[in-house]
Amino acid sequence: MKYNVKQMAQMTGLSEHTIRFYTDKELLPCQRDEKGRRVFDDESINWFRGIQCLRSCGVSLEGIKVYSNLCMSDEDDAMVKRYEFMAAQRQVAYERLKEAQALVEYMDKKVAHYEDILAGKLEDDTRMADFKSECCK
Amino acid sequence: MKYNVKQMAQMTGLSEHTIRFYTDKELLPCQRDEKGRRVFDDESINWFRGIQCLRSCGVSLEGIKVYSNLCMSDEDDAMVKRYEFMAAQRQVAYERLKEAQALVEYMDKKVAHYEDILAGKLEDDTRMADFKSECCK
DNA sequence: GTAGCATATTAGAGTTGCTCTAAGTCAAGA
DNA sequence: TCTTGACTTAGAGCAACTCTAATATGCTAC
Repeated sequence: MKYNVKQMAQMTGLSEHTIRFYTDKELLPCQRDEKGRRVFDDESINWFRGIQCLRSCGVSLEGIKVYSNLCMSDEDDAMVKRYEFMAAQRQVAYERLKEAQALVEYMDKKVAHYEDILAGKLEDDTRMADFKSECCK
Repeated sequence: MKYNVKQMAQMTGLSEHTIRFYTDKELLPCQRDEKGRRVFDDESINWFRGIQCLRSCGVSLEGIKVYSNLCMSDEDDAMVKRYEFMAAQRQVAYERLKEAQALVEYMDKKVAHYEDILAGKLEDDTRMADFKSECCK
C-alpha cells in the first residue's frame, strides 16, 4: 500500500507539517511520485514510530539521523553501532520511567493535600508559597 | 538560609541561565539584595522543584505563571482553581507514566532483537528499514 | 594599590524542534 | 469555468532554553 502525507499524518499521529519536516531533514527514506509528491508505504509507518520512540528518549533529530544512516549503511560494524546506540537509549528510557513514577507520586500527594484543605481537614498553609510537598525529581 | 544563583543551580539541577530566565519571567517570587542580586531561600527550592514537576507534565511557562499567580492570590476561589489545575495535571502525569512504560517495553524488545542478530540467532532483516518492532506510543 | 579571579548583572543573539503562512501547482466535481 | 482540496516550497514565528558580550562588584595575593 502507498500513502500520501495526509494519510501518513492520520496513521502516525504526527502533523502533516512534521511529516514534511522530518522528510526534509532526511530522517527516513522517502519516495516521490512523478509530480514530486511524497509517497510512503507500510515500512514508513515503522520508521515514523521508531522516530517517535527515539524522540521520547530525548534523542535530537541530528542523533536520529545518525542512527538512521547507520540503519542504511552497509559497513561491517554498523550493526554493532546500532546495538550500542539502542542499548544506551534503553538506559535513558529506564530513567524516564523512574522520573514518570516519581512525578505521579508527587502529583498524587499534591492533589490529596489540596483535597484535605478543601475538605476543611487542613489549614491552607500554602497561600503565599506553594510547592511545599517534596519533589518528583 | 539565603542562597545566590549559583547555589540555587546546584540545589535544583537547573542551569544558572534557567534560574535567571525563570525569575525574569516571574514564575516565582524572587528577592534582590541592595546590589540588585537575586536572593533565594529554602522556600525557593520548593518553587523550583514544583516548576520542574509541572514542566515534566508539559505545562508551558505561561501556564506555570497562571498557577503561580493563583498560589499568591487571595481571591476566594483560588484554592479551588489550584486544585482543579493540579487534578488535571495529575491525569497528564498518569498518561506520561503509561507512555514511559510502553517506551521501556519497546526499547527492551529492540535491544533483545539486536542481541539475537549479533549472536547469530537471527538474520539481519533490518539493514534497509529498521524500526520493525511495534511501537511505544 | 592593583591585578587577577570569581561571582553577579543585563541585553540580546543563537539553537532546536516544531508550527504556521504565503504563494503557487495540479486534478476532480458542480 | 470555478471552486475545492490535495499537494509543493521557502521562509517567518514561536517556546524554552542556551549562550555570549559587556559590565559591575567583592575577595585575595603580591
